Order: sequence, then C-alpha cells, then structure tokens
Amino acid sequence: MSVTIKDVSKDANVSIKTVSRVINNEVNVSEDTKDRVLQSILKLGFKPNKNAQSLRSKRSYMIALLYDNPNKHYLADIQSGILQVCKETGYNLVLQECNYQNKNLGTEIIEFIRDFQIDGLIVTPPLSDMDDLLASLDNAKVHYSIIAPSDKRTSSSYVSSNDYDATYAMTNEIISKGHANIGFIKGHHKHSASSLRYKGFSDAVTQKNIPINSEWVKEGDFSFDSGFSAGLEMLDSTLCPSVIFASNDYMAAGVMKAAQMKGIKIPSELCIIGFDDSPIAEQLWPSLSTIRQPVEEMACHAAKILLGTVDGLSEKTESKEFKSELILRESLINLS
Amino acid sequence: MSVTIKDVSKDANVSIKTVSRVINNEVNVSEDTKDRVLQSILKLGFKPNKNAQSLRSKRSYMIALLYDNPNKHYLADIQSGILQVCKETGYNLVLQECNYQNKNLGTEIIEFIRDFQIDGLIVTPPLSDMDDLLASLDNAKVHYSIIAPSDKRTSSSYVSSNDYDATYAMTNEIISKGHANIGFIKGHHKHSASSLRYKGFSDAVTQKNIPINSEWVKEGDFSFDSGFSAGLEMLDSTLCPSVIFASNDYMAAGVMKAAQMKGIKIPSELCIIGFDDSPIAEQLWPSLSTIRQPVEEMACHAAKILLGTVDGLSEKTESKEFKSELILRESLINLS
DNA sequence: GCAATTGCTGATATCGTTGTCAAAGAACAT
DNA sequence: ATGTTCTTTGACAACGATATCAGCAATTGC
Repeated sequence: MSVTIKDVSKDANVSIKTVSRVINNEVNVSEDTKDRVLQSILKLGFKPNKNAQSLRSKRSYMIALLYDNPNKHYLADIQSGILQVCKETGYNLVLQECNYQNKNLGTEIIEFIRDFQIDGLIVTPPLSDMDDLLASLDNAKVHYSIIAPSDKRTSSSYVSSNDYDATYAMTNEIISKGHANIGFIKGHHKHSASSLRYKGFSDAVTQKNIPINSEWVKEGDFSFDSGFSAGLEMLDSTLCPSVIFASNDYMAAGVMKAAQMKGIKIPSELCIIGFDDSPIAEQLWPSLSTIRQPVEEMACHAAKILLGTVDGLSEKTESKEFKSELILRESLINLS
Repeated sequence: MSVTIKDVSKDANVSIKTVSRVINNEVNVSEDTKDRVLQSILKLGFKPNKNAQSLRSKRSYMIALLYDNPNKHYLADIQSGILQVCKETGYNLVLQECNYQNKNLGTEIIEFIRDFQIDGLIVTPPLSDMDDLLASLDNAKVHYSIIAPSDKRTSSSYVSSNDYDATYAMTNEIISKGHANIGFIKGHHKHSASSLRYKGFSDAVTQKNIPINSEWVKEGDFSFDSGFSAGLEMLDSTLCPSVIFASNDYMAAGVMKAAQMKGIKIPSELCIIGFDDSPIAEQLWPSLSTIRQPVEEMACHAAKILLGTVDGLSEKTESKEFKSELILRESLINLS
C-alpha cells in the first residue's frame, strides 16, 4: 500500500527509530546515516502518516480559527493570512465558528481541541476580548494567539493594531480640513476596537477644544444597516454635521446611502469617513476615505507566533502591534 | 489521562471490541450489553480518539473545501453552508486554496488527501469544471461533490443552479419594461456560469427579435474593476444602452460607479442589473435588481451529498438543481 | 589507566482504536 | 441426539508512527 517508516528503515539499513530521528530533525544522528535515510525517503517517496504521528505524539498538525464575526471580508483576509503560513509549515487550518454568547463556549472549545488534538488556536475579535474564554484556554494549557485584543496582555501572544492612534490621526486630519461639526458612529460594544476608536476620536476632538454633540454620536454594530439608520437619524436633526466618521466602512456605506436618499451631496454637503479599507471603500462613489489595517499581515503574524510556540522547529515570533494607514479619498474635502 | 475505550470496557465489563461495536453502531450487539456500554460511556465521559480511529480505519472525519475564488462573500456563504452540516455530523472542514492554473493541481490534491486521510472534497467553481482535475479525483477514487458545474455530470454528485433560466427570465423582465438597447457584461471565461448566463441573455433577446449590438457585450472577470472599465467603455460609445446587465453584482457595482462618475442618472437614464444578490446589491443607491442564488443552501446540500457517500450512517442525498429568484429593486424601471 | 561522559544506534513498548477470526451458546432443522 | 446456522462475544494482531531505555564505541577527566 503506502510506504511506511519501516520500508525506509529497511532500504536505508537502519532502525525505524533512526528514520524517525531524521524525520523529526533530532540531534545525534551522524551526517552519514542522515544522508542515507534522506535518500531512501526521497527514493521511496515516503511521507509520514499524520494520524500515526498524531496518535503517538499528541500533535495533529492542525490549528483552528475561532471566530464569530459578521464581516466576511475581514474573515476572508484573516483566513488567507493564516493559510499562507500553514502552507509553508505543513499545518492545516480548521474552521470553528463560535457564538460569543454561548455560555459553554470555553468548555466546548476545549472539548473540540481534545477530540481532534488541535495544536493551537487563533482567536479573533470579539472572542479575543472574552477574558473568561481566554482564562479557560490558559487553564487547559491550550496554545493560542489572539488578534486585536483591546489591551496588550502580557501573558498571551497577540497581534494588535493601533486603532486608537489611527482614529486620533484621522480626526486631526478632519479637523485640519476645517470641520468642527463631526458625527461619530461607534461599533459593536462587544468589540474592544469600538471603544478604542471612539476614544481616539473623542480625545483628538477634545484636545482641539471642539465640543462633542451627543446627538451626533450614535452606536452601531458594524453592520451596513446600523450605519444606515444612524445616518438617517443624524441627518434628520435640524443641524447636520459636516462630517460623519463611522467606525467601519460598512457603516460608512450605510451613511452614504442614507445621505444619497435624502439628496445630500457627498462630499460637498457631507463628508464621510470609514475604517478598515474594505473593498467597498474604493467601490463607492464618491470613494471613501478610510483607515487601512493590514489584516492579512496581522493574521499571518498571528499564525507565525502560534506555530512558533507549538512547533519547536520554527523560530519564535514575538507579539507585535501593527500600524494602520490613513487612506484619503474623495469622500473627505475641505469645508467649503 | 484521558478516558479510553479500555476504561469503558472495564466499567461495562465487556471486551474493548464490544465497546467499539457500540460506538460504531455495528449490528449483533444485544440490547442489554449495548445499554450497559452506553451508560458507561456516558458515566465516564468517553470520547473516541479521532486519531486512533483514523489510523486504524483510514478515515479522518475531515472534509476539505477546494476553492480558487476571488469572491469572498460567495466563499463565506459556501463555508457557512458546509459548516452547518459538519457541526451536525461531527465532521470538520479544512480549507484548501488552489490555483486553477497549477498544472500539478490534481497530483497535489491527491497527495494532500492521502497525507491527511481527508474523507472527501467539496469542489467549487471554477475548479468544478476542470475535467482533468475531476478525472484525477475519480481515478484516485476520491469522494467529492461539486458545486455548480456547467453540465450535469451523470458520474459525479453535484448541486447546480439554473443560471440559464434565471438570466433568461431576467432578460424577459427587462424587455417587458420596454428596453431594447441592452448591454451585457460577461463573467470570467473560466467559470462555466459565465457562458450559461450569457446564453440565457442572448437566447431571450434573440427570441424577441432584438439584435445584439456587439459593442454592448463586454467580457469581464467578475471583479468590480472589470465591471467598472466595461461600464466606462460602453458609456463612452455614441449610443448608450438603456440597460446594462452584468453577470454579477460586483461588476454591476462597477458599472454604477462608472455611470455616476459620468453624471449619468440611475435608473432614469441607465438601468443596471446584477447577479448573485450579494450584500452590496442592497447597499448601493439606487439598490440593485439582481438574481438570488441560494448559495448557502447549495453548499449545505453539497456537504450532505458528500457525507452521505462517505459516511454510511447518514442517508444518501441526491444531486439537485436549485432555483434562483429574481430580485427587483430600484435600479430597473420602465423605459421612459 | 580507569571511570565517567558523550554520541550514535536499535529493540521493543506504546498510543487508542478497528479488523480478523474463532469460540460459545442459542435456535433451528433433520 | 446430532449437525447446521445464527447471534453474540472476546483475544489478539494491526495501523504507523514516537518514546523509552539500553548498548556500544569513542572521547574526556583526573
């Protein structure tokens, strides 16, 4: 049938243990025998059986992605970032859709990990801020790395982005264009990014002595619809803001649709700002000024961190904060 | 450590083989012993070790999704459809991103399947129309089910949609609104859906004795950008069509942006039709008339078919054609 | 020069299941 | 009573790797 370690050992005239040593790059194998074994492996086309390896070594060569995120682009970017690393390292990615309101989430995930001997997890927002979940994982000694947690945990490996700095900078950019009547739409309160983004905005505004009009601050949930209705409400008020800064592009798109339906001209009568640089930002007309996060790179890095701790072979990678980039497009202009 | 089949066998006072029989629902176990074993399993919280099972039985309880698709929403819908079925059946989904231009694709995939003992594949467009790939899979006796192949293969299990009928019906709808100058943007030529959709359009038009203006038929690749440039070209011609029918919503969105940039009013001066009912269709202003395919249900069904053949336990599910639905929104009106 | 350490190698147990085969007893036919 | 079949059960090998531990030679320390 398939060629096994035994066949290789016979061909190379060594014991199976020695072949195993070569496969796993263990020390204390002479160059001579190592070469001989490698050649036999090549010659016979031997590939270790992952299940046998897993059974014995308790490692599955699989990592799982934990998510509960309605934003499909975000998720897709995360996935491709992780898959890049997986491809290089021979790991596989399995998907695990979660519900952050599920009370038994921690238990279920640990069970899942035990069942399939999953080697590690990548945890995405909003799950990355669920302290009890992370505590369960720690408790069960599960390897994981988190993407975009709100506070930089010293205990866990993470990749984060500078949401605060980015909104702060964008807000200053808005102000520098002469705007003082600025609306803001917050994201889903369960996402830590929401409060960070709002804080970046409010700090920048406050420092310039611009008052915050509470009628112009709405809470959305990152969905197009929530942006749309927030936009409708804001644009109904007797005094309209000249800029609306939404915490992501979908909500910004919702605002744009609301404005267009009301016949408000963009950007001359209303400027709109988003966050994320989703594809939609470029596709809208006028195109959306926004903030680009290197989501794919972040996911890539998170995977490297995880596999660095899981897989002794690869070098360790450190937690890292990624910088966002302001993208200025048509939807933001100087106040006329 | 973990509770094994051995512990259960001791507790229930039977042999390990009998426990195995119960786990696998084999025949010829008396009700009495079966109950006793089940109770021990429950009491001890026993869960079979998947790796040991896989090693011995050559089954991994994992299926893989093969894709090479730039449309992230489509992919996300496919994934959630499959994951629903996986959750019910205890299978897991692993992702396998492919490149349809890769000459060794067949070989690599078969190797991947052998390495991880993957139980079956779900193949998505455009891979679902690569005859040589499917032939390799057949040859290697790999279980798979295909989503949206162009022709209904008798040999393989598939789920398909009625792209032809849907575009045919939509075209008639357009014509019934008084339009005769109709532009069409084809999809990527590697996707079989592209030619089906075009054929549905051209047949409907021809049957009503409306001539096809070759300047108004462009080839795109399903991307926003390709729709955008096709739109620009078409709207540059001295005589503009009164409707542009794009083979998917992204390209339709591209057309809409092109029109808006040129100051062409939608829908009064130009109607736009898409395909897929992506979220963007509803989010654009004016909102897009389009065709909804039940992608998630289709993926769900494909997974059921696959697991029906892989897993003797579940009942067999048959290949099926899904019906699409016309969604009429603001972007299509009567010709004024 | 002798004990202790180090480097390399292999025999064999082991991981936790399923597969094979045979045995024991019940049921049925002759 | 005897032979045949069917049902139920268990002992043990097997899947294909890694882990443990021991053996042997070469090197080092004193």
